[in-house]
Amino acid sequence: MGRPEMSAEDNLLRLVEAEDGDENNYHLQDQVGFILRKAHQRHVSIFASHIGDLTPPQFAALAKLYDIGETSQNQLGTLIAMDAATVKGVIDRLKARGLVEVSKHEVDKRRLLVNLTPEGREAIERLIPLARAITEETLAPLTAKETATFLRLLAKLA
Amino acid sequence: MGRPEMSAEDNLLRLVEAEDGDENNYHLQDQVGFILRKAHQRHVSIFASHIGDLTPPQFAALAKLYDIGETSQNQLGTLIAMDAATVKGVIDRLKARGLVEVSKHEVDKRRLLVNLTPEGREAIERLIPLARAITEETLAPLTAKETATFLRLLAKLA
DNA sequence: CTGATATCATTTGCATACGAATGAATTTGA
DNA sequence: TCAAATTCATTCGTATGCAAATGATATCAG
Repeated sequence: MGRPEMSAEDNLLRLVEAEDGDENNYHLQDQVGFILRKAHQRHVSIFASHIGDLTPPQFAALAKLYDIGETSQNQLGTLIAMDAATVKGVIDRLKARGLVEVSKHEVDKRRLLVNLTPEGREAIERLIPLARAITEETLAPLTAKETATFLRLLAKLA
Repeated sequence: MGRPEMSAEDNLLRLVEAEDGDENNYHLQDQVGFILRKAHQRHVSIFASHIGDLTPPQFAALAKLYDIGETSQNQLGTLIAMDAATVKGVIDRLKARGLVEVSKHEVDKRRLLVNLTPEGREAIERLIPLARAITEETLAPLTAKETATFLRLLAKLA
């Protein structure tokens, strides 16, 4: 019995049984984008379980203002990786809660300066220890060595 | 700067602590959550540059349906990591474009079955090669060895 | 000096993403 | 068996996230 070519059944069997190589099948769950999205989801969930009254983007805005002090809304957006439309919404909500205040730039009238209020400063100082715990819990599945490797490689992709 | 002014004592404290790895300063840009968010943003941007008429979640839904065939909306959501409210919106939009069709489960009347249309099947078969290119471009900053390490560690976090 | 360009902020529209509440249908368990 | 619990889907509200268009202001080039 010769085997001049693979039958349709053989092809099906090969696809079903293949465990490595398997270059003809597309597995969503192995794609970096899909896993990245899930890892991000998990982190946001951990964040919410520790800090329920602030979102990660809101926290990022407060933390950066605490770090660098007053800056323009646009510059803040650049520093925390948000486009102009997104950062406006985040600042509007922080402003409504009295955690930041805005003022017009005296010289360049296009700019909107943003800064922490005393309440905002108090909030971020209180939350930073929780943020450390969030980072720790997010990275808990990795050993210390794996964490260092992971952060190094992740930074290369970001 | 965290404070409007800094005393000599504060500066001394900072210098002493700096020798110990600066553990009292919180740097947003070093936090895993922030970098994860940026890496995800970059991936979505790469995705959009290759596949302009479909979002990553929409692609995920089509790819999973192509992989497993007809399933319930809820089960599909579980497989592609979307809650019920989110998956409904995604399926509604794919349905409006004729890429999927829905039907009622004959036995369990709560379930909404979702399946690819011929157009949907054609679309996902056409797009999968592009998705491979997206994955490749996303991982381009890493060597092959780094990619393997990164995906292994990322999967542990997801 | 002035027209072209660039920057900053806002607005609109669309698409995730998720908590919470609701209703319909099914399954469980005493 | 039948009331309680669970599951599936939908809806509502809130919050990113980004593209595109717009208006105000600032900068640049000739």
